[in-house]
Amino acid sequence: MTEPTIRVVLADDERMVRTALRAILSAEPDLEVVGEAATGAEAVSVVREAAPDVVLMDVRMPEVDGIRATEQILAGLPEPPRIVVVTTFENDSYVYDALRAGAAGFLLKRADADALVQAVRLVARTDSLLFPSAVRALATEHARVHAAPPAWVSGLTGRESEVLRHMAGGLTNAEIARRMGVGPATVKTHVAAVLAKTGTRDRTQAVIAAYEAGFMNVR
Amino acid sequence: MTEPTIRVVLADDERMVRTALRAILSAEPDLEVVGEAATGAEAVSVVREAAPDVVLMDVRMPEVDGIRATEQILAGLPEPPRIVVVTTFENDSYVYDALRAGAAGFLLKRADADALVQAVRLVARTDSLLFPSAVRALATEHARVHAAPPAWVSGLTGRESEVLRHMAGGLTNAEIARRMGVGPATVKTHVAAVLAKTGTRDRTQAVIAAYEAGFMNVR
DNA sequence: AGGCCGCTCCCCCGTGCGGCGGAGCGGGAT
DNA sequence: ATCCCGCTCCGCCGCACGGGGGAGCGGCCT
Repeated sequence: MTEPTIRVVLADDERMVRTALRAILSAEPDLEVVGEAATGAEAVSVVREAAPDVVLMDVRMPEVDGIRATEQILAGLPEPPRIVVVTTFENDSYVYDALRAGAAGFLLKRADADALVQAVRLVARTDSLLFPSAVRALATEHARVHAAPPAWVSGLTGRESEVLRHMAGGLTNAEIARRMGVGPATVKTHVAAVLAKTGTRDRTQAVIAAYEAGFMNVR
Repeated sequence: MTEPTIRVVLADDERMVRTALRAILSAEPDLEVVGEAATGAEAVSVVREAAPDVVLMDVRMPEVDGIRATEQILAGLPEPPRIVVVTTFENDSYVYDALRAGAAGFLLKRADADALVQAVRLVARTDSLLFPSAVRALATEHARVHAAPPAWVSGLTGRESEVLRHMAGGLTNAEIARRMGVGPATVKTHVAAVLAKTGTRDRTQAVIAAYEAGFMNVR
């Protein structure tokens, strides 16, 4: 099984990291590091020239971060390389952004040399371990569901949030009053405040806003 | 770099597939097929005895399908193997179920031998290419968002669905009437029908029901 | 020919809701 | 000591809403 050489570009703002990665990958006869970049912008141009098969892309980089660089590379080239995004921590929210941007894989820096090499080989040859398409669909959806909450969310007082939650539970003002142990007039006041702060005109629109804002997904 | 042998179990109801997989994997010195199973139930017991590092699990199998077998294996063993779910088609909805069940990877049957071998090696050594945790979170969320729609959805007439959609857009009856080019009385009739069919008492609850049912995610 | 159903529209009635303005109270900040 | 703010309530008003009726029309099925 004679394989063609896999051409790799490294994008990381730390020279030491690049050196380490180069050392690891160069030890493999079938892998060749054909370029390095220290910024996202640099990565885009280096990739354009070197036409690699795989890019190891750090998320945190000056000028243009790894996510945007990934987007630009995938958008700008007819046959873009497979991009593996590299980061330090697992619970990084960049994960989702990276996948949505079209990254083929996601690698931890604490991964050992062996895993790294095999990940590169794998993404270079196939897209069938965890379809990017499927993962991207999931990530897109995640973004839709967990969209950035509007400003009004933080503007609500404790009581107002409580009332809004009950409104979104389908309760009438009287029911909310009973549940909260206050008078109906008080609830009306809170409702009015919620409508004002959410910029809505009636409880239905307020509930819609709550859902759209992901207000109901919290906690 | 002397590696310990990677122990693999094959679970597929077609003998030919198992044979083919065995042939491919056995050609690699660092891989060893230590068991085969033709059903999901068999897979669970074989895995329990053979204690493999990796399981290649077909989704469609008699008795217990690959998804449930995956769940049972992961739930029942203190140090479960990494499970790669194998299927034929990409747009298979099993993808999400498999990931939610805790599969470490997802492989297409049309993947070539090389990709297969490397996928096995990769999942055996690391979990850092596309964290299962991240992917599982996404899959779980996907399931939550795309939950099975209630029966009433199919019971709504075309006009009623239209009205509900407008209700969930925050419109009043009069506005809906204008947008639909009908009289307000007609809208009221449709609204009444929607409330009856959704089992809700006012438009707010109906809108909530629409959101909860994923009615707003369709198209 | 008759029946069912979806769509259209009508009237009446009670009420939950939202807008408006006002008020008292306690706590934290300045 | 003063002010602001969150929470608690009050009355009044107009209206959109929802419930309960009924009715005509066209299409589909039998």
